[in-house]
Amino acid sequence: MTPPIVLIADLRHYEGQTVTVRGWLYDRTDKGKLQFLKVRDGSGIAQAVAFQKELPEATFNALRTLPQESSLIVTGTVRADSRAPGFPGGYEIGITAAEIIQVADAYPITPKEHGIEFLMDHRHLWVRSSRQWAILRIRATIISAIRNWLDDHGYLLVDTPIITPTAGESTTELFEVKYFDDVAYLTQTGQLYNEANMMSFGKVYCFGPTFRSEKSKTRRHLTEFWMVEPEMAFFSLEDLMEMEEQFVSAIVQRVLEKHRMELSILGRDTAPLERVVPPFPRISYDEAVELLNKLAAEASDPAQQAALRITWGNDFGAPHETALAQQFDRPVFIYHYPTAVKAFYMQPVAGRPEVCRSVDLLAPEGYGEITGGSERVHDRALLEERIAQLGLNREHYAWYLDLRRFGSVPHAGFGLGLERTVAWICGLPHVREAIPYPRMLKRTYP
RNA sequence: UCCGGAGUAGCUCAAUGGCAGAGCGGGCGGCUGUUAACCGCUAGGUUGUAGGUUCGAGUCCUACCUCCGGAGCCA
Repeated sequence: MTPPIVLIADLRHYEGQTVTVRGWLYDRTDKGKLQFLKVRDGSGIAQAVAFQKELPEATFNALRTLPQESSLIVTGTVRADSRAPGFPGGYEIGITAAEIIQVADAYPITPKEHGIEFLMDHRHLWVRSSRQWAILRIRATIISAIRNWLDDHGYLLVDTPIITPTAGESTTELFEVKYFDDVAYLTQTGQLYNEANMMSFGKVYCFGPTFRSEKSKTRRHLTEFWMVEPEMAFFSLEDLMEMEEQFVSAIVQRVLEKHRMELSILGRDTAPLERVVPPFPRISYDEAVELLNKLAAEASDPAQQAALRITWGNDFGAPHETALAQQFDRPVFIYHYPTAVKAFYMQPVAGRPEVCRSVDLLAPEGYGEITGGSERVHDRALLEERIAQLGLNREHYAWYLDLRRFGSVPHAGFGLGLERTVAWICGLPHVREAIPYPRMLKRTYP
């Protein structure tokens, strides 16, 4: 009888049985007449043990010289052994037969340490490493948690275009593309289209790649990143914060349910993630400025004092966000930012137009802004005034202004940066590991 | 764009202005319970590029290139 082909993740269900596993050689320890092979198959990593006297000489010798990442099919008996390494581990395969598919060339990524440039140049191979494997599995779960939560709560996925005629927000950070005899731009947000779609479906979201040609070189920036943007009719800023905290908590809790193993591979302390449940603290921009200046006054280091001190009206920098987030044990909302530092479509606060109905959500542990959103201006005259004030080309926004002519309603929405969320939940030092093939200022390869 | 740092073997790094080295990886050999195994042998170099100083430069000087970290900007 042909043994069943099984996944390493399911090995524990086959104790005592003979099974076949198909995959790649992750690592090998040669002990002479005994060899330990770590085999990975996409679902996990398991140890397979080869004894010289239990195998044909040709098979044993072939395994003995097999390089890392060679592809192979092994058949053997599953046994429980607490010494067996791997993910999930605890079970190993006593090899009775093996077939080598391809003998790999010398594999560049060894079990020792490597520099980031080397790893990024070999990203197409690096994705096989257990740490990257864990991150990308969690990323996939975060994506499905985002979609499932929105789908289950009455939001309709409505795709927005990637090639756009004009800027969504600012003009400096657009990637220009040749569009026949004209120019067009890669999208930096689906929001304006979301506002049109929201008028048809009530609650909508778009979820796709966005592009920013910012010359940013920090651990929080990519030039191509994924963003989910919900937009809701008849939503106030308070409705928005309530929705966001439910949404973000659900994503984090879903990862905790499904990925204890991956989080442990990453060495992620899960205690801060366990605390991500509603309600999240809410502080106004005014309060945040006051808090930062108080922290600056209390700081002993002069450099720290300078980094934290802030004048009302300025936007927060990375050190400000980190310091603010450190004051709380879960994500914190900062609302009512100065109108001048935010986009033209954000609704001014009634009776206090110098601040607007905007809200950012700062992740804990120094991961910074993971969402940014607002109530939108729904009055046509005010929107026209804002467009004129900022010197934007009114013609480009004709269709957007139409939305204020035909049944305009108060509404709100936000964008959540996928890679920053993945980096935060996984505890990564840099967003470049949070996406399979990062696009950055200095990298488009591979 | 600005500030700082680094470019030496396939990788990670040493080397006082005086013979360019180690560990890992590769190759050969040994080892029946390894967890980044261990032991022996072995091959492997235009020291980022171009100039300069010097009897002599990986090391000092100038320019450039590349990457990394941070800032600004942002999700």
